[in-house]
Amino acid sequence: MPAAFKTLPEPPDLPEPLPEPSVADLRLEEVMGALSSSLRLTIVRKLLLESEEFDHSCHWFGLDRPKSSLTHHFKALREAGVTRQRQYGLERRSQVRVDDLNARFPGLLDLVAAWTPQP
Amino acid sequence: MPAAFKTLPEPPDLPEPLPEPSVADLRLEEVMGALSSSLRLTIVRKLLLESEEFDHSCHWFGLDRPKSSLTHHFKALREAGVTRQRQYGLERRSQVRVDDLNARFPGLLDLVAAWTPQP
DNA sequence: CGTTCAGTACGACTCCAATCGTACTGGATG
DNA sequence: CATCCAGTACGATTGGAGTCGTACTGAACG
Repeated sequence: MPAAFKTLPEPPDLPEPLPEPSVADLRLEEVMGALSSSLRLTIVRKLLLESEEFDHSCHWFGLDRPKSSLTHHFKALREAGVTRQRQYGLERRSQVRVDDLNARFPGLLDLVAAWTPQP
Repeated sequence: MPAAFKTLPEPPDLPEPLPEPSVADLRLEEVMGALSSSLRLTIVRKLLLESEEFDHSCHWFGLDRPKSSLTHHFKALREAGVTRQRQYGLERRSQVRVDDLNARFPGLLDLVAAWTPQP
């Protein structure tokens, strides 16, 4: 049974999510591909383990990369169905699609949470 | 708890495995990357579910690709640590490193076994 | 309404993976 | 030893992903 990662309460009046694959369209190849980089594993793991808000703008992650690179990776995660993104004014915030991923790929997120980056 | 995939009895006098990463060196990024293609998911899934021998030469899989392409993919799986390969005379046979993967990434192989290719 | 700022769009560049044809290797077999 | 055959090695090609600079957009805010 996959661990139930803490999902913080949804604020009301959420902006609509950006385009994303439906649960039925999630494909293991795509998800695996999105998680085959240490940068993206870092992003997803941090969301799983350190979220103190419902969702997080990419600034929160403290990643030392140019903005255009971050756009690229957050988009890759969303298009694979790993994360959901919502636009709040200027900010675009991400959360992990915990329920959807646990439903389709039980145990996958546990692997990400247990992952540790290479020193 | 990961499912215990049936591991057939090891014949005696096995040829030495080809070079492969040790259990401690298995990296989730690499394994995910190796499993981010439907062809390679097909290979690993078939080994998990349909093995009627200890290990299998690439001919057994019935993949309709040129030989040099198959070499490429079997090597990718071995170098990521997903499979182990042994040379039997002319044949090079593959098996999934079930125990190693279950130890380091419990549940991962269940995802592969549950995967079904896109029609 | 002008400024600020998060993030995008676009494009250039680089690099690697995938694909596959052809030639080769080296055990197996007679 | 000659042949056969599984699979490799090598190299060419292609496409896609990663990286990032620069210009742009559009909401927020005074």
